[in-house]
Amino acid sequence: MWDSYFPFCYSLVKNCGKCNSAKTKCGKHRGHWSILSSTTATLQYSKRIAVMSDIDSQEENDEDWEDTKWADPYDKSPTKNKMDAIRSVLNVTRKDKVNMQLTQENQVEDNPNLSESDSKTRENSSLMNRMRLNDNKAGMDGLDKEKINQVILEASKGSRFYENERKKEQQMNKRIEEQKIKLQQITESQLKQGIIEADKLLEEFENTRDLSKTIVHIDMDAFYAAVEMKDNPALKDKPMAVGGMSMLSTSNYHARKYGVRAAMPGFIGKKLCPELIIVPTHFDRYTYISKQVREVLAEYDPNFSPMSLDEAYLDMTEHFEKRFHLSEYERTVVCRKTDGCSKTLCNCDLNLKLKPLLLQHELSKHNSSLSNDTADKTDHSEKLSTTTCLLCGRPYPAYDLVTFGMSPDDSVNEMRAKIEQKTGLTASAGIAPNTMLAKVCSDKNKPNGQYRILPDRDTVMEFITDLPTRKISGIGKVSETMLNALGVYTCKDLYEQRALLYHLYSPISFNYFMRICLGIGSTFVERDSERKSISTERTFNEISKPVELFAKCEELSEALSEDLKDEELKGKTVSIKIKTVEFEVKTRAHTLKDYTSDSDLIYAAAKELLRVEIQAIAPNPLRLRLMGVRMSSLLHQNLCKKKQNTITGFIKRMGTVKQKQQEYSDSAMSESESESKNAESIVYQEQTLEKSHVCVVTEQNLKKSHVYSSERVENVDEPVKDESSDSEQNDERPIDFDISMIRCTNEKDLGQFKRDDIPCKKDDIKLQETSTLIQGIRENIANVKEKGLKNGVHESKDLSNKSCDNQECTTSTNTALDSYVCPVCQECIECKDLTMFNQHIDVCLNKKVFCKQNIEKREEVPDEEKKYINSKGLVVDIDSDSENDSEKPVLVKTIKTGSISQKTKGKQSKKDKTPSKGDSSNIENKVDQKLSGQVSFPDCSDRPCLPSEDADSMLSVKLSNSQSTNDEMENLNSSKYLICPVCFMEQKGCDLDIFNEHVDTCLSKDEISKVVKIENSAPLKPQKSDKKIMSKSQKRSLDSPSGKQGNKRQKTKTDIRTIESFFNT
DNA sequence: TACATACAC
DNA sequence: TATGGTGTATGTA
Ligand SMILES: Nc1ccn([C@H]2C[C@H](O)[C@@H](COP(=O)(O)OP(=O)(O)OP(=O)(O)O)O2)c(=O)n1
Ligand SMILES: [Mg+2]
Ligand SMILES: [Mg+2]
Repeated sequence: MWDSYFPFCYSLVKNCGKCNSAKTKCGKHRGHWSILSSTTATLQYSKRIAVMSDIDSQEENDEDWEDTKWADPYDKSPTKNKMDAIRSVLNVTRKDKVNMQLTQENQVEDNPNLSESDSKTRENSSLMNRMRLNDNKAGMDGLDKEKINQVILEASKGSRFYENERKKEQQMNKRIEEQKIKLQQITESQLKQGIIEADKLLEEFENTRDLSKTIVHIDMDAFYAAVEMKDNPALKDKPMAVGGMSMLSTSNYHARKYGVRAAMPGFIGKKLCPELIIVPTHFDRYTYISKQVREVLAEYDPNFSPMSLDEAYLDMTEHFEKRFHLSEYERTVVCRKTDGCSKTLCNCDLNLKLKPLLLQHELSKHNSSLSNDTADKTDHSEKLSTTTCLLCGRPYPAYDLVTFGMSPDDSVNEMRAKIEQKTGLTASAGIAPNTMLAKVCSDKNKPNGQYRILPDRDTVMEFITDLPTRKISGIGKVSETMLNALGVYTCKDLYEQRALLYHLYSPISFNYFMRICLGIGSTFVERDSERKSISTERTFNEISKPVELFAKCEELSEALSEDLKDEELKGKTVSIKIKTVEFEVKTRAHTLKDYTSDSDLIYAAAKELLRVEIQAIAPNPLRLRLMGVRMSSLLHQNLCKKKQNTITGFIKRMGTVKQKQQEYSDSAMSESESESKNAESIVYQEQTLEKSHVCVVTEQNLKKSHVYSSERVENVDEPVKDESSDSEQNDERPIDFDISMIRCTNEKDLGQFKRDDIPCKKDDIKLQETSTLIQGIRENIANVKEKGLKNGVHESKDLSNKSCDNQECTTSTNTALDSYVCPVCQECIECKDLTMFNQHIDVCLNKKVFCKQNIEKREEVPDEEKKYINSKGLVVDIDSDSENDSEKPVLVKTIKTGSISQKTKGKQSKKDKTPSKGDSSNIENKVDQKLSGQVSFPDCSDRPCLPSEDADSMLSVKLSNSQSTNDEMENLNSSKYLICPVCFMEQKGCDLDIFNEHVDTCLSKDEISKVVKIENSAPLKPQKSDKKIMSKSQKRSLDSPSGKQGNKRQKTKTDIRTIESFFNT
């Protein structure tokens, strides 16, 4: 039959192409690239199709096929028979496309002079593929690519960089050739088997498809560039980029029209666009703005997962459920009528400063009218100015009140509006049932747009079908090219060529592709796992003298050592990276006997590695343009310590945890900066609980009380960058603030918060006449009055705080009042004297006590509501907070943290640049929403979990979520208890000694059992409810090609080491 | 464990 | 004149 199609074809290969093993698929070499002779490529591809046809015609005899054939996911009609399904694979157009491509590539190979070109050679410039403009970026459609590539070519031709790129291009071409050979060697029966295996896997994926989550990916538009434009509005209408003449970090959308983009050298950008303005980076600014953005994100998903300074994933499923209960007030955003900063008007965050006042204003009017006290009413209005900012003293700008609806689109629009109001920058978002799709969506309507894929299988499939594979995160230029060589351009093609992919790629990659073509991705947003390596590298003008090379090496080793110490890490494997002036990169590694962070030891290892390299090419000099030093096989010392201590660490962590809850749930706390967290968390150790809140407040207040000045913009909320020494200038200064300051003991102290010195205008609140906001506010007030602080209101953060404040203060406003800004809730409070103001502060502080209310109380609520309450029960992963864990005394740690801004330039600079992993705002609460707020395990749906590891790393504390319970916490002190982080049993009373003893006992048990398990090499255990059945060893299902299995395995390893060292030390 | 490669931002 | 820095994952040996 085969011969009847292609009588001239080679006989089918029956053995493994790699090792010639008799097996058609030797296992070891599955997924290996092998060489395909170009002259047979076209033929071979036709053969593959013939093979498919062969299957087609053989179907009657193929029982296996009959049994395992899974309905074509791209088949709209479920009753369509399998023959049609197979025919759909034989896409004629695609076949032609492939043949064409292979033909062209043959020509390329046949003609060495064309070796740097590919199939598009004759239409495009002769610039090699890997150097062509990468227009897979928003804002780069409709460009004259040909012209741009010509410019790139002319700017690059002949350079060392260019020559090295050519070398790499050739290597890639070789890989493609190898792939073709492998393709040729695939036999008829292998293909059949491939389809069967693929369909099995696809069916499993399909069965576990989860459309129940709403995942949002949010990404700032032209982030660095946008920050620079905000800081210097003169750049706004000009093409600009951030970086230098050597390299650009990003460009604004204006510049993208010229082809100027991230990762392009500045001098090429200039050639593409002579008017291009290139501004240097200000990482401290990006970090600062990033934190502001994250504060908004946390309102929607406190457990969001930042991927870099400018983007994050959120699971908004829960928010959408809660949103139904939100009042109009809570769904309203105060939006400036004009964008940009003003010299004369208030630039504060109106939603933080003004919006609560609007409500309070309404509330006080309501109070007054109820009491028929018109005098009071007038008086009150005077104090509650909604025209002048109490913080900066400037008039508020004109604003609109925009109320958002209930739908996911509305919510995300609201979130983006809040970001824009808070930062002055726009973001784009994707809304989809999983992270993979959400990521694609966020790019679709960029900039300043959003796109949603409804959680419906057909919608998902329709979206994915014609989507170019390159759009999927994880498929880059090389993968795209390799897939193109197989005729795979779109996600649908991944399905159609699944039999080939099965044979040509590793199980991991194949699995990844199959998930993509089904539109399936991860439905979990996970916190970052522990870092696995840390490094520092630098590009410099050529160095070739050994002395200088060693000096550079020592410098880098010292810097790395500093970084390791800063993060309380030690490591065992030292690697160096060198890049020659020819751009050739090498890495060399050496594993030490012991973990270290010692600069001398690191240098000794690095130096030796370098020495060998120098010697290897002697007598020629080793001419380098870059050197780097890396440490891996890390030991996380803080984790280790955590196990050694018990109660102090525990209490401390609870403090940290609680603080984070506050930070993310209390909008009034939202301006705190993550650098401060370390200091905060440590202070808890030796403070009473109340005092630890004072500490939080203090730091918070410090941020607020800073008045930064700028020549370019005026905004009291934000630090201003220091042009001269960006990296040394740190935003976070207020570390050494005196805690006692928060307690206002006299008028002088109070001056910081007291705001009656600011002239308050008469009541002329600027609510839009037609706005329904007033009604919303009134409804809320009614709720407060009638139902106490219960239904409908209790989910409101701002409102509930407000309600509390009012109870404390505004109900006794008959006498002359002064306005103060509460350092805890950040609200403007009217009090007749300091005692009252202090009372208010006390109440606010008490709201944040970390002991939770009795759980029984909650379980009385009806099921419907219980679900909601359960979802609010917060499970905190102490492990994730471990970076704050330290044995050091408070003072030491505080000073250490506080000295960050004085650290070496290199160090600070790196910290700024480190996007996500080193960012302390990543160290957030781990909330598992699936487990009714009890014990949380990490997302193991895709990954096996060691039971012992769970118990080890998931010391969890059950706490109330302050977001949901601020107002329920009024009487907290009456019934509090502690929950053992090990056994999770309630321990009545708050006697820390008793509790300490209990935890000690539990910890001992835990450690012993862990050791036993490790020694037994406990098998990996899949997560209970969400386990996925996968064929072969393909237990991966996250969005990256990898899933996280490797990650997990690593983590287990790390933990074992940690435990070992626990016993060693 | 060592090294190279791909990828993201 | 001039093509970055940090980190992760994977495949292979
Ligand atoms: N190769 C790169 C890519 C990005 N970045 C930095 C600068 C970007 O501003 C920031 C965010 O990256 P994005 O990919 O999100 O790009 P932008 O935000 O600049 O543009 P947009 O998201 O609008 O496409 O990361 C970088 O330094 N180097
Ligand atoms: Mg972006
Ligand atoms: Mg981004």
